[in-house]
Amino acid sequence: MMTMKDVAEKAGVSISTVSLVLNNHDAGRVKPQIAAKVRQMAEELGYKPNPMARSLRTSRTGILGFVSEQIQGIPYTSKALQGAQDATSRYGYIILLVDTDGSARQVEQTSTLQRYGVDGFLYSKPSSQVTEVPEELVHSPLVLISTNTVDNRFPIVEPNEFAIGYDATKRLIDSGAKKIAYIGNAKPTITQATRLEGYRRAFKEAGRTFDDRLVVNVGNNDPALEMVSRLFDEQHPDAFFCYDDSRTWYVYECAARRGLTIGKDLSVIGVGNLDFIVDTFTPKLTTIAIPEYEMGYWAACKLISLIEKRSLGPHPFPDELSNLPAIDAASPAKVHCRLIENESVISK
Amino acid sequence: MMTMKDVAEKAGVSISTVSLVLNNHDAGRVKPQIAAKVRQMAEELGYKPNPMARSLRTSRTGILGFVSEQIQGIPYTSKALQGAQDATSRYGYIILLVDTDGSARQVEQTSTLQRYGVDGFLYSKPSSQVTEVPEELVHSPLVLISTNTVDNRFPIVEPNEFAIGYDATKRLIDSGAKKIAYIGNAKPTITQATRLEGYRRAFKEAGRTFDDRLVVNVGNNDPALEMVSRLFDEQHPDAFFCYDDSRTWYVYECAARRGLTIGKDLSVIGVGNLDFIVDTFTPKLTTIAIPEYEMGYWAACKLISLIEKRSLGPHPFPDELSNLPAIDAASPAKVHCRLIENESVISK
DNA sequence: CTGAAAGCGCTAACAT
DNA sequence: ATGTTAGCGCTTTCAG
Repeated sequence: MMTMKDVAEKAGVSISTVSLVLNNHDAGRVKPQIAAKVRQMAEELGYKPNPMARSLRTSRTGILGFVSEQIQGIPYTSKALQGAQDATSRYGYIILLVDTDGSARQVEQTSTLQRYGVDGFLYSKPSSQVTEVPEELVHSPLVLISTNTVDNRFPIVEPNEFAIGYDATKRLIDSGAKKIAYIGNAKPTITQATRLEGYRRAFKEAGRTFDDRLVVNVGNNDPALEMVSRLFDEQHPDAFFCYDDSRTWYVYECAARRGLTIGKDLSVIGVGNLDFIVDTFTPKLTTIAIPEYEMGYWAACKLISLIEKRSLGPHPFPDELSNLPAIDAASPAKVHCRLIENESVISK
Repeated sequence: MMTMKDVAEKAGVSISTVSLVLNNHDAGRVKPQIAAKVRQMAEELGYKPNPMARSLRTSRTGILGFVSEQIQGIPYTSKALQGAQDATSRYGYIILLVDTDGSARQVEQTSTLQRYGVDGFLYSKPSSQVTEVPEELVHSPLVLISTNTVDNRFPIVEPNEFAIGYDATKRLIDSGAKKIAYIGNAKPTITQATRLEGYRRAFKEAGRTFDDRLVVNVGNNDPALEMVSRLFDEQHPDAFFCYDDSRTWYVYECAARRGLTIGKDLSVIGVGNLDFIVDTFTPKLTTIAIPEYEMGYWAACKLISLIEKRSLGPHPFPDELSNLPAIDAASPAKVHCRLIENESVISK
């Protein structure tokens, strides 16, 4: 590994000059020719700064801590992590990972991150429950991913559940469906309530009346399949909006048993990834995936803008994400996630 | 953050003494009482070493680089990452993440990791293809996860596909199934071949003759559902072993259309996570998940043992994993992954 | 047995 | 405009 010393010797200047130049602090301080030479030498030698040494002086590391609390075994956060990773590497940061089970070890692990001098935290918890932000995190810049918190102290990137419900329903309406059922979650989560709101709004805007016989909320221990079966037989819906992969599955199963073909006899839009997991789906099912990747990406951008105390500009996203809003704007409905700014109050 | 200086002052000794003691180099060098006092003070002050500063001297960081190449959007590695993370934090290491698309940026990102002074790499690529190990990685301790490589220079932790095929088939045989079909992959991957071997071996050991009419290999673009349908109607199998979630789905669909109930009329064991995704499965489906978590955990243990040049002992696993083999032993069939030692040849 | 001192690679205030 | 210098927190050799 080349050091500044090597560059300095090769360029025939002192280490401090090199430092000045390579950190772009040379404006009006170092003679342009010298600066150019230094830069060239650095390039030639393939010099890369040693982040450890740098952080020892500056206490800025270019490291972001990604803390995720996983529900046992469910790799919920993985796509958000990937998004965060992409954004992060784009801006020259890197991610230190802590995956915790929320136990006492979390504190320990988080403080480990702190010792490594992370510049800020991303905190992700796959829960629709309202939770508290771990105390250890609130002393650094922090952006939450998809976590409902009791206080509104930190920016949050979260799914736009209303938009999901609205969008799915509207698409079914636009496709010509007459009787659109909603297979929801019996547990009264915020997600459930908000999606249903979106569903109702789409109905309302289309001039249709809401019919609660078309809404079946099933739990995880209910005889769910039977409940959906009954809906089929009593209401004969021609379209379904499903809360998640499980619910989509029930509809699928019921349809198959009745010789009905999805995409022909029935339209189904489910939240989840079932069509992805079962990648050669015949017939066609439409799913709306929670935009985890985008949330991770966005959250990381927000965190970096917080750390560097500057706006990242209107287009911090790679091409595929270009339909995402600018980092500081409200999210349009067509993207199913949004940023809640919450002024970040860092208690030191 | 407390520093050694603080501890030294508080204990009334010099910094070097503190260093000696806290690194356990005090045997016969520091008076036991003094050592005790130092330790106590460190404890009281909550002193934690600064890894950055330490690595500046020792060039050991306690950081492991996790490099994963993702197929676009498939968060395949996430569980392996979680396993690695668990093992890693157990031994006081921490994971720096690089998630790459295999492009030119990979080199850049990997060298970023190198600058952060990672002690070693975990490399994971979700592919049954034979690939080369990225050149940038071979200069550090390296353990591969689930990656078939052209050369055998590095230790690999990989799924034991034979055991999966054998185990699934044997379980179906033991459950009393008469006609066990295999829905495989038309693409002739190593995975496919090895699983089929396991299937055949189980047949052989049970004294049954292999009947290739019961094997249907479907591709991703085939009229897969039709092919499985035909198998149903021509052979009337009473059990299925399925290559992955897609194939399991086909069986499920065909069964539903015929009014057959899995778990009653049919036994199905599929490789994958379908029963997990559709978490309230009715009726019961059995899946064998690729032990990604375990592979990650194991690989990290192996890597650490490589870095520290010591055996981690026979029980490096948490309780839930205690049925996994010792880090240096061959894997028994009951765990569906194995370690291939491959002497690690680090070219400096 | 303990402390002083050098130095890892880098930054930045201070001299020149 | 450039160089000198003093550390950041830690390890380790070498004197005492």
